[in-house]
Amino acid sequence: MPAEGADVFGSVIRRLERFGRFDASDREAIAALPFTLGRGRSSHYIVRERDRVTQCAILLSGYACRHRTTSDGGRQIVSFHLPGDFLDLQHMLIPVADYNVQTITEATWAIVPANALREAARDRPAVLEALWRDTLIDASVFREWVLNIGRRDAKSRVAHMLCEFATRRKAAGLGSPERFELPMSQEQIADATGLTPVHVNRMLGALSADGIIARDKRRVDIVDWKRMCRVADFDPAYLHAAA
Amino acid sequence: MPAEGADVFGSVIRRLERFGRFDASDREAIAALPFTLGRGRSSHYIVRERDRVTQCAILLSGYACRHRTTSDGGRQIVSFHLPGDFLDLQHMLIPVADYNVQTITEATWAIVPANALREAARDRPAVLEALWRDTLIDASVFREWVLNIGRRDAKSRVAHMLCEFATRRKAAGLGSPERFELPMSQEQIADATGLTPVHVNRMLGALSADGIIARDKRRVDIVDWKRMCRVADFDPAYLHAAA
DNA sequence: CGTAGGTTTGACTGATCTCAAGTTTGGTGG
DNA sequence: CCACCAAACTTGAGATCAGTCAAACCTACG
Repeated sequence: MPAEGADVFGSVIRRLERFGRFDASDREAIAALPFTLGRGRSSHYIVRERDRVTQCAILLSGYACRHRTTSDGGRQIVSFHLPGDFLDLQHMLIPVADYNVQTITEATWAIVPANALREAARDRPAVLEALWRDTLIDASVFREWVLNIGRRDAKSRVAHMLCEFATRRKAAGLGSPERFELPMSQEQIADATGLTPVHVNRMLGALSADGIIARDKRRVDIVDWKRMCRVADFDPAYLHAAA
Repeated sequence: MPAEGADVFGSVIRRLERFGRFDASDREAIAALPFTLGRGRSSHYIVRERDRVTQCAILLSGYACRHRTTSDGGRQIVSFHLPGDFLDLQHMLIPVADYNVQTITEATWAIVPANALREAARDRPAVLEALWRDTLIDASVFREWVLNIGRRDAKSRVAHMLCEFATRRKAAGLGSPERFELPMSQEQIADATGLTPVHVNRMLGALSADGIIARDKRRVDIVDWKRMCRVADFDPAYLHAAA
C-alpha cells in the first residue's frame, strides 16, 4: 500500500497552519502534492552543496542538519531539523544548492518536485503565504545564530542551542521541552556553535555542575528552565512561534 | 514636485530583474507602489526590535545595517545594506520586528505599505517570485555569516566582510570592487564579525602589511584580489549573483 | 582651536584551542 | 551471553588567538 499524501504531510500541514489560515482546499492542495519517499541511516547526504536541485525535501522522521564548510575543512552546521521541517524550501526558486543537507539519525523524508510546490503556491494564496512565512522564520533563526556565535560566550552558546532545540521540539509536538534525548553528538553541537568538541564537553559539564541541567548519556534534563534561559540569554521571540 | 515611483524604484526594479523575467506590467506594478520617503543622518533607527511594523523600507541612498543585541549589551550586526536593498521585506508577512534597522551614514529610503506589496505580489507572479527570491538570498547570506563567524579566524573574517562588501557594491552598480570608501567604522566591522574594534584594527593592519590591501583612512584598495579571496576563503556563490 | 568620535599602539590577561591519553558506550559477531 | 571494536565522551596540561585596559593620536567639524 503506497503512502498517502494526507498521512505523509500531516505534520507539515499542522506546521504551516500555525497562523490559522487554511481552509479545506488548502489542506487538500498540500495533501495532493506528488512525492517520493526517501530513507537513510545517520550521516546520509540528502543534498550536497553545488548540486542542481529541482525538488524540495520535507523531513518526516528522525533528525537532520544543514551545513557549509570552509576550504580548510572546517564545518559549520547552520541549522538542525525536526520532523515536519522543510529542509531546502529554497530550491522551489533557486536551482543550485549552497549548503549540504545531511541526516544526523536514521530518517525518512518526502521529496516534492519544486514545480508542484510552485503550482500549489500559485493556486492557493494561503499556501503561498505559509511557505513564504516559513522561509522568513528560517532566516530569523539564522540571524539568531549569527548573534549567538558572534556575541555570546561558550557556555551561553551551548545553553542557547539546547533551549532552541527544546522549544522547537515542544512546538513540533514531540514532547516536553524540559526532558529529552539529544539526537546530536557533542561534535555536532560544536560544529553548530563554533566551538571545539572538547570545549562543548566542558560547557555541558559546567551547566551540570551549576545544577542547571542534569545529564545521562544524551538524555538532557533542564532542571531549572528559568536559570537556563538566563544563562543562554534565550528569548524565543525569534522563532515566531515556529516549529 | 513629488517623487515619482518610476524614479525612486529604478534601482529596486533593476535589482529584482536580475533573473530577467519582468515585463512592462511588472515594472509598472512596482513603479506604481505607493510610498513615502524617509531621510535621516547616520545612526538613525528606521526600525526597532519588537516594533509592530506593517510597511517595508527600501534603501535609496546611503548605507544601513540590521542588528540584534544580547541582554548584556553586546551588539551583533547581521547584515549591511546598499542602495536598492530591501531593509525589512519580512514585514510583508511578519508584523513584528525581530531586529533593528539603522543607518550607518546619511541615507534616504522609501517606505511601502506591506499590503500594497502583498497585492503587487498577488497580481504579478513575476514580482512575487522576485521578492521571494530576494528573501531566499538574504537567508543565504546569513548562513555564510554563520560560517564566517563560527569557523574562520579573525583575519579571514575581516577579509571576507570586505570581499562581500566589494562584490555587492559592484553588483549594485556602485563602482569598482577593488577600490572603494568603506561606509562603516571599525567598531561596526567588529560588531559584524564577532570581534573587538581593537582586533579589527590589527587585522586590517595585518592585511596591509601582507600587501593584500592598501588603506588611506576609510578608503580601501584591494591590491591583490586573488590573494584577498584566498585569505578570506571567499566564494561569491552564496550571493547568487545578488546585489 | 576645542571637542568628540574614530583609529592606533602596547602590555597584559584569559577564554578557548590543541594535543594527548584515557574511559565509556553501543553495536557486531562468535 | 560475551568479547571486541569503533565511535563518542571525558579529562588534563600547555599553547595561542583574541580580549581587555589604557593611553595617545588623528581628523572632521563646529
